[in-house]
Amino acid sequence: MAPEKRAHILRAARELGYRPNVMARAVATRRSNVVGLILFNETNRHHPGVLLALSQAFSLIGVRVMLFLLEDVDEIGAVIDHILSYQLDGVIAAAPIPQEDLDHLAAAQVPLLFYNRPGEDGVASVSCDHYASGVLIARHVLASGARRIALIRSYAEAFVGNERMRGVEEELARNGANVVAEFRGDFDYDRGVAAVLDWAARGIDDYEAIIAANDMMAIGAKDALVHKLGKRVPQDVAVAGFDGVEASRWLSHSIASVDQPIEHMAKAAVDMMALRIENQHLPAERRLFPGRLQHGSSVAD
Amino acid sequence: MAPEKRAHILRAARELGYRPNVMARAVATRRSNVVGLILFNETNRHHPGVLLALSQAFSLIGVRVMLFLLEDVDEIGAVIDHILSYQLDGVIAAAPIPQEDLDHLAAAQVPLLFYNRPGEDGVASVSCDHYASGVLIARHVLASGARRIALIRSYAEAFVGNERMRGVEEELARNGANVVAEFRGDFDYDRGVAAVLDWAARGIDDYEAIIAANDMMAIGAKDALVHKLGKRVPQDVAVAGFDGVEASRWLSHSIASVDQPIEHMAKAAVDMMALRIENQHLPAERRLFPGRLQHGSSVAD
DNA sequence: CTGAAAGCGCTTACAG
DNA sequence: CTGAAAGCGCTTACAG
Repeated sequence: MAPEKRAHILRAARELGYRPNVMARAVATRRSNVVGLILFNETNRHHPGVLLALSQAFSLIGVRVMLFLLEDVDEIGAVIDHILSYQLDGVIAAAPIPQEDLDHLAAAQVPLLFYNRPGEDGVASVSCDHYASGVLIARHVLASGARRIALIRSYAEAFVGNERMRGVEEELARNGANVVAEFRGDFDYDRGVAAVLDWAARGIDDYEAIIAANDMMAIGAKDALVHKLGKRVPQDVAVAGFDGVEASRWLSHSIASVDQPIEHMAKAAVDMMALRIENQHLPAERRLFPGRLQHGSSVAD
Repeated sequence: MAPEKRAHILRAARELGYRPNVMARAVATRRSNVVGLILFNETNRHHPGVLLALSQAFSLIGVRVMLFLLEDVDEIGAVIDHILSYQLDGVIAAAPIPQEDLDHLAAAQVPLLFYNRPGEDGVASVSCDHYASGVLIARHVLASGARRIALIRSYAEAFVGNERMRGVEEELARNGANVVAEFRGDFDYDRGVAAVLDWAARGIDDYEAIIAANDMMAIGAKDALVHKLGKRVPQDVAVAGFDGVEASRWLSHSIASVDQPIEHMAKAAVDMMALRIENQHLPAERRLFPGRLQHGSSVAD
């Protein structure tokens, strides 16, 4: 049938309520036009923009997103099983995938792309350069004059948090600054508060700046400093975080931070995925995007 | 084949990398085990818990969620088209659906459930009782002694915001309190700030309390009061909002608010949807959940 | 260009 | 209980 004739008929049929069955098309063509997105719930809470940017960018090329929201790492196996069963065209994972499941995906020829997890070997990825962001914020804090630094880390398995803190620590060391206190958090506000209270309880009060693995903990720390210890920020203690979340730009919480270029990253992820769906054998390229320093009154300029 | 034998074989096959093709099953059984979720991006930003609660509750009954994230109302038609094409088992809409599209869904026998939109006629829904929540917060503010009230509304089409404010206004009127200032916001922090600055610019400064259509605007208003006008909250002005967002419980922002019982609502939505997928002809029941008052230092107890 | 057949990977009656 | 056939709604190669 001539293309325009076909289009005309489809349009007419559509008026009458007919829609071609995409599922049937999917089994016929072995192409579902759906990709899976594996995301920790925590990631979505702290970066709601990621889901939006990805789903919009995919939507532009006619691809839908099936969302797999994880509470815990141990759900990943089951999720991969689902993905394999749904014959999705590809998977974007903002979570670690066990080797066994990587093998399953590879065997099923499902292209995989890591988001903010550049470390995994042999798998394509798009990420923010978290190490460089750590260096950036450390330099900014050092420029304000602080030399005695307290760190609020994320938990040990958090790749992004670890990279950020590795960048921070190495830059501090290169400049002869000292880490005088440390605390392990979980990216939540409460743990930022807990860090400051913990140090206070242990008599540690000689830090000139706090660098937290993300903004939420930085804000918690700042709130504890101000509202619990009666300190001034940044005069007594400077505070810095990562992500440039909305609250870090409020009148009440101007936090120095490093922002991720989420839209560019999402665009890159969608482009890469689209290419990989067409051609399974592309090299495992890794695209790294620099973070952007966001000034804030929590660190003196 | 005997069930246990079948299970055994499937397990063995699975080891070798075989997974039954769910899409093929979907076309054969005309049941995809996927429901569509139509959500405004704004809703997800302000209530990330909704997406999580729904996707988890569905996951427990083996149903996956295909997410349709909207930036704008005018995308709904296209989204409904997609949903019809994917032969989804049902749709949960936290957005208004034009009558025409309601008809299309009905013609295709796709069960529909509104989330936080109880008003639509003839369609099942689960919602928080926003009107009652408005009454609740108004009563709380009145109890603190305030009688001259300023309101920060949402935009005119926002159902939830309108219901909240309707409850607020009627309860204020019943108690002889006056609305001395109004501002139309959009649920964002910035508009809360803008409201207070706008009133100040126009010389309006005799309000004793601000009630905003959500917490973000309430926090913005409070920040503007404190950081721009040098007022004290709640001594000079009380501030209240809705949703009980995380930031409303920070040390820096203890905001009186009314919380939605999201987990219960999600559970109810999933139950209702599951029943309606089995039986198309259930009555258009509407389930209403009461909000919960959250105290905060922004309104004196 | 057109139309009928075969095939995608499953399920579901139905005959044996 | 078992196995082969028909069917779900599409696409794709193939004969006319």
